[in-house]
Amino acid sequence: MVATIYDVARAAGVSPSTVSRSLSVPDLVNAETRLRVQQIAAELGYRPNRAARGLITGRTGNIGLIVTDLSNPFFPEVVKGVQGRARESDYSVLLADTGEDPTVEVGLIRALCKQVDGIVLCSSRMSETDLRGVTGDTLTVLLNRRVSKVPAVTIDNADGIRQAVAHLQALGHHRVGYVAGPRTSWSNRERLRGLRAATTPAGLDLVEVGAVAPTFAGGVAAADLVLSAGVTAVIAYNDLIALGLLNRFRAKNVSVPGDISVIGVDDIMFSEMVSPSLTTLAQPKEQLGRVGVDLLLQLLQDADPSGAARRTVTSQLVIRSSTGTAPPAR
Amino acid sequence: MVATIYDVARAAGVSPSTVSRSLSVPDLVNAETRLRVQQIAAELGYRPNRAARGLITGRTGNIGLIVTDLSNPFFPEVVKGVQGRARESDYSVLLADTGEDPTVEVGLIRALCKQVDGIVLCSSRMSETDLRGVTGDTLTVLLNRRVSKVPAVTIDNADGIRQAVAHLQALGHHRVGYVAGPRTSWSNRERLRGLRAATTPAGLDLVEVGAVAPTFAGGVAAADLVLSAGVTAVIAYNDLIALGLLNRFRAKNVSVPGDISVIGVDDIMFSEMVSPSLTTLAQPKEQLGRVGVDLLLQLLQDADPSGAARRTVTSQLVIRSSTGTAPPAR
DNA sequence: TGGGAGTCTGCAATCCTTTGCAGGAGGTTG
DNA sequence: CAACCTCCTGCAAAGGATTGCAGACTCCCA
Repeated sequence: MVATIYDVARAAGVSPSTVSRSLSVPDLVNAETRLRVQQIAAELGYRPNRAARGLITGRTGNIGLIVTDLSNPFFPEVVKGVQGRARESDYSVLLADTGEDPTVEVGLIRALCKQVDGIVLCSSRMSETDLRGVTGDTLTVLLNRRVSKVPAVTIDNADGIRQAVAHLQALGHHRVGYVAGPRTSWSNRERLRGLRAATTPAGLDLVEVGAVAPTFAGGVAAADLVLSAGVTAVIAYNDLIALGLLNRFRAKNVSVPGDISVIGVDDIMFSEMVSPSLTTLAQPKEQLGRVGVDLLLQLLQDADPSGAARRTVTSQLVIRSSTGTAPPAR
Repeated sequence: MVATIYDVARAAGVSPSTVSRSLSVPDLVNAETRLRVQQIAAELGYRPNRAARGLITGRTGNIGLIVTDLSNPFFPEVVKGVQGRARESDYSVLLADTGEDPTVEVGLIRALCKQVDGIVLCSSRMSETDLRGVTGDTLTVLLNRRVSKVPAVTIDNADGIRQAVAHLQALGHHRVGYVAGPRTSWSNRERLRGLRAATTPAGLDLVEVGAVAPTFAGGVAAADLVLSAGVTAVIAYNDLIALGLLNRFRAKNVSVPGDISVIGVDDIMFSEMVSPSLTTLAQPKEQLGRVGVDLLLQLLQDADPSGAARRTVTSQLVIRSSTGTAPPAR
């Protein structure tokens, strides 16, 4: 059997309380005693039983992480960030994947919330009502989404989009397309908003191309729509879609960036592996996860932060080979 | 406060024991009583406290999942499988990523083992000694690795490699290269072994190209070595490396498959997105995860299975555009 | 010398479930 | 009618850690 606090107590000739205190509130016990206890605990390989501790403290030492789709290379990076930061503070991460389905998302949260101290919810696709329901129950930090009164860390979409549009404008483009992602995605709405804010004053035309799945196949499907929209540049909701566009353009012998420039969002690993390599708005994926946990842990300490806490991280345009000067008007 | 078993008991006019039994061993209680209890429990939104239950049963309801590197698209798929199967049986998944470092792997396992009922260890890079140390402590299922006396699910590498070699042979190749992955990888050793077993009797020459990191950069780095090895076809440890090769070949104007054929292993999403699309040995990634959990759960039931349990899943060659007939000898 | 402050330590209750054991009710059998 | 069995339910004891409270001891000062 594994060593308990009683075993350590017996071996050290003290009471269990003293052992407990030596390990979790060291200041309260005499230095000499504490040292002896700690050493014996180490010798016996004592590790506190989390269940027992959790029973009394009400803390589990776990945080829940819910992502929409692990197959999208964006999310594993966020997971890494979350996981790394959590471990630094001795928290464990319970991971769940919703497969882009808001219904399972609700179910997963319900299932998870009893076993965690808080939840990090990444790119949630839930309705605001549902969201508010669960955030009332359990301390939740939103990633890539903003809802009033709920703690969140978001990426400065407006600023990123501005960089992208400025780049295109500098290259002489006048009419740019936007391939929209899921309507339920907050980021999608924000990017669209940023796009309008950036194009209108600059006198650029903006053409929105119907919502598609945020996947490679979605991009392939959107490619022909983009071509028929008569744009010289296109910004995709994410890199996966952009990669789909690139693939289909090549198949149709549409030159990139000769005939059309393409910009993605995320900067997933593969964006620099394809050819032409993809110009993209790099999102600080791992940082997003880290900051999310940071915020969560902080909120876990200060009982109530008197209102929602907010963090913002910034993205940066990475210019590669999929963007170039606008083709001369025919 | 959240409802406990006592609240339900009081509301239903029975003892806590009856409530507990109504929910977890329904057969032991009168149908009528059971129904009433269950209904009231539902009304009160009662959810058993896992910590309390775990304290007495010794079970946590969690399983630990340790992967080497989430950034490699192979692993998220495995994670999905594990996660999906676990949830079906009402288990949660604690995820950790080692970053290909055996040292942190040991640490993570130590940290995790107290909080889980069992561990799924995917593509472990630990030494056999270390491995044996941890598997003694905690029920562990290995994925992509085999060590005597330890439950494991593996992919039939020999068979897969045979398919790949047969394909190359049919295309007229006589001298094939193998870009090796991490020396600490069991899969790497197995693939090399399978390669020797498949090439020798067929009279093919096999050239091993030094071990590289199982990443895109690793592949880029290996490309020139491959070219200088004078082979007409190359099999890479995994798709990431193969993609690296492809990238570097293109940069050097080496035609694929005109000058050299390339085969990867894994069939990650991007293998069909590049051009030429990659011929690859498709691994049943998600299934690997599912079967791993299956096995773990089963072992968790039957106290001791009187020896190590084994499962094998099979891979299949997917032929795309990166392989073709061997170039005529010069 | 007495009293107060300060420092440690131990007792015992508590967190919430599960489960072995025993007992009550009702029915069956010899 | 007694003995016994079955079926269901409740009592009470874990399980391992944390923590409020109180006691013991030392030390200092008046």
